[in-house]
Amino acid sequence: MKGSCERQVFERLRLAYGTSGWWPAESGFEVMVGAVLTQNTAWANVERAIAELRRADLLAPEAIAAVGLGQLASLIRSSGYFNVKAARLKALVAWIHDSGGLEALGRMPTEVLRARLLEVKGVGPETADDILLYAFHRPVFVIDAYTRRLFSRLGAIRGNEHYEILRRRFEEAFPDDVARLNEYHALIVRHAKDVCRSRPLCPGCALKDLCAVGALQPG
DNA sequence: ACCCAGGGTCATA
DNA sequence: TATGACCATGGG
Repeated sequence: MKGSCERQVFERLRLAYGTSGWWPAESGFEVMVGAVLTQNTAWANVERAIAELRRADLLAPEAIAAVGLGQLASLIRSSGYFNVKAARLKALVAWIHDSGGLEALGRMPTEVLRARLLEVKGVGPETADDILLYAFHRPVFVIDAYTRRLFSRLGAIRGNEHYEILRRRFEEAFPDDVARLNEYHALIVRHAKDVCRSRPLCPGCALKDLCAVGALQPG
């Protein structure tokens, strides 16, 4: 077996799908907004909400800070949990302001920035890592439900490991490699949407032979 | 009608 | 530490 399981799957997906060019956004702040809005929500619903925010010229921290909470909630209605998410966007832009702005945040070391992100109400581990990787271009990996499901099926993990345990595994497979960590998460999401949605061993799956072998060893 | 989607918080045992 | 309730829209 050549290389770690994490590296094998990456190589297989990359050959199958090529480059994805994530995250779909026109600015770092738009990445941050999308990361909050997509929490437990289909991306198509988030796209409409972001389009509404763009139409209202609200894709800037100061603009979100200035708009009314109810107004904000109604604009992001399509993304679901709109009352919760409106409050989370408010908390996010308040945090940006209190931190001295996006430029100041961009100068912080990754571990400091991560710890500060996790203090924001509504920003958990996955949202924080989305923001670190795709808005601030830091070498972290995003563990989502797709990643757990895929690697569980491959036999490489149990699936219920703690977030930080899994994150460390992927980051150690591609240390300080922002480009590959970026592409990897994008590929996993793309693959999940493409074929292996509800069952293993789907025909045409890029990982079919890995599934057929039965299991990949952890590590 | 039911299930799920690019989670997180809070209360409870 | 680890479940459970809650948040809510839209597509399959």
